[in-house]
Amino acid sequence: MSISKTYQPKEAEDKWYSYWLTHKFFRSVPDEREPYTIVIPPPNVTGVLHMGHMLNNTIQDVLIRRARMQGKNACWVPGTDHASIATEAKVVAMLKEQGISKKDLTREEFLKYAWEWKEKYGGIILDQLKKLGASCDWDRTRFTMEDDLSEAVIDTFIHLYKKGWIYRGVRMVNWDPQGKTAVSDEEVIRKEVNQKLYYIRYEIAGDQLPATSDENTDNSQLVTRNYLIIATTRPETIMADSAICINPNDPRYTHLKGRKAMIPLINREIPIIEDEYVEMEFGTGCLKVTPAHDLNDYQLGQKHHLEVIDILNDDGTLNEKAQILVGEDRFAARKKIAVLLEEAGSLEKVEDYKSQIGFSERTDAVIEPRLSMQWFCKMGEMAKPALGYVLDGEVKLIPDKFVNTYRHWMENVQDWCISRQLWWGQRIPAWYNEKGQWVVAKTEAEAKTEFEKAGIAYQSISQEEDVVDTWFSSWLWPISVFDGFKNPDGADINYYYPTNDLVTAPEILFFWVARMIMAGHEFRGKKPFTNVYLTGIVRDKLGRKMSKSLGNSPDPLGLIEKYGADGVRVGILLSSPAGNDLMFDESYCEQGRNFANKVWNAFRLVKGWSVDESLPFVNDKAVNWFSSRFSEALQEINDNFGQYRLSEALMATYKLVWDDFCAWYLEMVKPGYQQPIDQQTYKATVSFFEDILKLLHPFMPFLTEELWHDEIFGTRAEMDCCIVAKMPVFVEINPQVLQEVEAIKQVISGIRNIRNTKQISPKDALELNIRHNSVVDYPAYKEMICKLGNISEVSMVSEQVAGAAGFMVLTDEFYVPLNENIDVDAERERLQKELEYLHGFLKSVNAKLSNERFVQNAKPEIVENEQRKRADAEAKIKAIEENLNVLAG
RNA sequence: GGGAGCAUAGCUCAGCUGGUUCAGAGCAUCUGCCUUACAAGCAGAGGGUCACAGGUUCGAAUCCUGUUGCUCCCA
Repeated sequence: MSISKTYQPKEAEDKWYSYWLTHKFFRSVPDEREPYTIVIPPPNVTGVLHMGHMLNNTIQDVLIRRARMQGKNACWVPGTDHASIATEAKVVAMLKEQGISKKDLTREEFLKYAWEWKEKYGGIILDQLKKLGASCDWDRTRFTMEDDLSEAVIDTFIHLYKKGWIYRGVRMVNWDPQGKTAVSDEEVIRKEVNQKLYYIRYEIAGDQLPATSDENTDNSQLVTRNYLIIATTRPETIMADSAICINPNDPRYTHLKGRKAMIPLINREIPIIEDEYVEMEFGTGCLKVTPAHDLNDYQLGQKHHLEVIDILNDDGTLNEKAQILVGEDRFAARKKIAVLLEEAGSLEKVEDYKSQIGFSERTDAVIEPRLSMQWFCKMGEMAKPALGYVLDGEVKLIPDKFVNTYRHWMENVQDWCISRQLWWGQRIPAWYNEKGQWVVAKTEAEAKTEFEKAGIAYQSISQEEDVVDTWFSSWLWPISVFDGFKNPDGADINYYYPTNDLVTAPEILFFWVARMIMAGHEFRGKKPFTNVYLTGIVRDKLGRKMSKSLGNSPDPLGLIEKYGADGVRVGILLSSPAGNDLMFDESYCEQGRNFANKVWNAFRLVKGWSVDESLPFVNDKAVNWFSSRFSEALQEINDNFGQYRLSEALMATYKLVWDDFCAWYLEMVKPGYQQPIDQQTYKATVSFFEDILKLLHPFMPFLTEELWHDEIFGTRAEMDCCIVAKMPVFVEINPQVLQEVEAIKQVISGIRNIRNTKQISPKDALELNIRHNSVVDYPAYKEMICKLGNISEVSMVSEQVAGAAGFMVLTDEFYVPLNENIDVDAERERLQKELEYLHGFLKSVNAKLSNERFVQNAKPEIVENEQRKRADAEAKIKAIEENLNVLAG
């Protein structure tokens, strides 16, 4: 292997990814091993890799690689979803560029273009995942609109319809006038927007009101005799008004009760109704009621049996029912009607106003509440068991704070509007006769039979034009990717289902995760997965969500290019506790790259060693220590993984490698320049290194695989790869050696600190005197201390040493005699300070111990601990006082 | 308006059922070092009334109440 001074990721990444692929290491087929399964949250076929995907898929890859190395049959199923609205929009845009309008195409022609588009661009995001190192079983790649999965969707629809859980009805839906389709509540993004509040005069119809002397003179502006004023953000909808509503308790408007008002410009008469729903404080206290174009107004309209006047077309332009401004877009109409009202003298004033507006997640168009005939799926029955799985802990949400949110949603769940007015998607299996009567059936032939069974006459029948919501495919994903519908007792579904972990974003907890649990229960009688790991949102370091429009999202492939896939993986994981948003900054990737380089260089060091078999084994202490330390860290890492604390597992690994292995262990055993090393140390070190590569592999697959195949580990068989190496297992740790080396490390730090403060070069050897009171066997570590501290001579003493720089570790005293005279005053001051601190410390400990209630109430081990603290502090005080005496002497 | 959550070092975060593994980690900062594995580095150091105010307790970052500020979800 060529050993460059720094790690060069590019070559290793391409080389090993294709090696893994050709040797089928990602492939999983059912066998006798324990399965470990993850289904990918299928990215949208129109998508390109963004930072959220990077985070999400890095986590999945870490989990799946670790499971694989634990000997499980690890299966990560990749795929994409067909994203009906987004894809259809893309295809429409592409056709437009070619001068083709969707209107001029038949459904079949359009779908042909759509499939072509999918074949061409739909795989991009999956290829990008490969760059990240994702070890998906690519042979299992699925797509939500492929034949088998589509059939499952249709069968599901029919199944639920037969159960009475799917119905058709008029509802106020979220209409996307750009996509020309209904979207679900979950696909509406609310944003605060600056708007205008228009104050509009409506004449009161009929006789002039009696001229009374006003009791409410302060309100006289509003309670003018022959008109009332409403405040609205949507003046273009006044033509759709059905009523004016006032609060019956509003003293300002008692005179309006039972009267009628005239809509300005079109002079249509509408009733003035009363309802406590109207907030007296808001606007003028008079509310225009527009049932066709506002959800609340719709409900109010139902209550008061008001007329529904729909003045909008499906593209958001005004229709003939508006009478004026017909054909204008709703926003253009808003501007124009303001002018018309002004001219007519009906516009009282205009104010700035902020409010929440819904936008389509897919097209970013302003959502229009609209009444239409849609298909709905009842949620009540399915929500109950789905809630149970989570409350019982059978499905775990990580972090568990999401359980509350989940419960709240499931207890207040609304029926699911599943129809979409699109072509790209699974067409709803409903059939109509020429009278608009309908049946649900899989095929035309079956539909005819259904009609006949129902005794409904038909001449010709036609299928419903709408398709189902994409999520109506995705909720089946954990079952359908294993062909659980086509082959309910198949080997795959029986082996892999329920899956183990699902990694996804909290934003889709309800409309995807919850519904998968519903589907899992309904169709398999089992949960779809055990753990749901909810990642945070990737934000920039200013805390803003990463978005295309802000341009604050780094290009993930550019990052991989710059820092290496391993560096980026480490970078993104370092700061991503589950469920917390992560403030991403490139510097994390830099840290990741630096870490990769550290491992690389540690390897260069070991690789450069030559072995001399005649040398004695002198590093037994170091080897024993690291062996124990490794096991100790392993335990911690396993524990972190067990709790899905991936960033902490990574940090523990990072510190084990960088601090314990590189900074301490390698320095302990490293021979002098161009000196050989003894055989035993070498073997132990190479073996440690191999264990470290295994531990690192899930986080840094490429670097570790690259090093794994170096000749220092001996010759490897073709299939002997780090990706399938067995994870190290815990071995007995030796607490004594761990404790002693901890003390030795402090001694060495003490020596280095003296060098630093006294400006002594690391090259100048020093002497060390130890006056020892603790149980640490310092003489046994003489070699180690000399090597790491550049100490020429260690001697044990029984008295304080005058004229030396000193420090304490535990209760032991260390003296470094210096040639130059030490600054007695400074030294005394330092000791005085420490003494002061210790006295204060002792005082607080004594206060506790002399408190009867403490001794009585506290647990015995805590009291013991306090007693030990007292003994330690007393010993230290004694030593420092002796030292001060020596200084004085 | 309803619900949930957060506030600890300059930044990002750990601190489980109150008690030296209680004030921690990584990064950043500062001071020395090009010490032949690594300057993408080495050695050392300095940073915090644990948002604020009360309370419970022998003892509170940790439990309770209130205040302030922020975030998210739902309407």
